[in-house]
Amino acid sequence: MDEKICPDKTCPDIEILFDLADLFKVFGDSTRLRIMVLLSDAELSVTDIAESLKMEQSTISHQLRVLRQNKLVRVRRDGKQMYYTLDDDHVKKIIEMGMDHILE
Amino acid sequence: MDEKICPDKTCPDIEILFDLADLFKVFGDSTRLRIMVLLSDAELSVTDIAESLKMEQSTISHQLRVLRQNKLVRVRRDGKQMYYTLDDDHVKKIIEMGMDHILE
DNA sequence: TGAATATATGAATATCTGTTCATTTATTAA
DNA sequence: TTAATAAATGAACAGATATTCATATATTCA
Repeated sequence: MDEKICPDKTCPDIEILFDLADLFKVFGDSTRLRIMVLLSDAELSVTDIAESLKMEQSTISHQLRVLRQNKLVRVRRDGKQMYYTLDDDHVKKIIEMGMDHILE
Repeated sequence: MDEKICPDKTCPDIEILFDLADLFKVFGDSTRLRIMVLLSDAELSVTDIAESLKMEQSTISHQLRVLRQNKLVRVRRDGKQMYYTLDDDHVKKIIEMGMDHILE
């Protein structure tokens, strides 16, 4: 796997680029982005997030599944609740990079 | 504009997050991503890109418009040809960050 | 000017995606 | 076990989006 990476880190390998597009797709939805930002400084339950964003529990749950599948969040069960957190620091950094571009 | 940025740079301001989602949406398509990677180390014409990716000129042109509108590429006319380059280093960095996440 | 080439654009379409509603699964506490 | 609460899931629908085809615009050169 390591030998596929180009020296300049912008490897044009087509399969990786498909995966990369899939990753960015996850960041390309405001609901998911808002969830990630919320989780960037707090561990929250599904209900917490839904109330905070004033959206349906089902919507949040569906989107958390997407985030989970892409390893962007981690879950921990505590009784009836599931507590979510960001998975790693890449997430924050990707968001910061995007923010930098937008704010010129 | 500057006062909207949070100290930790993951500002939860909802309007900015919509813009941010729009930006990531642009990265979330493999064709656009492949174009950006191609342009990361060369200035290329529309035809160059279309041939390199083995896709229709029209497809590339449509996607270049999206990249232009989001200030991710710059254009220069030379005779009948339009030569495209990446607009700034943020683009490369965003791609690198995503790559880092994928490659764990 | 007219032909040839490069790029851009508009309409149409097929596919994808986010949300909602209804329901199910899982856990706790009575 | 049963009722109550939290979260996940599936189907359906509406809206968004990438590609294609056909055409228009722009530039060069004869």
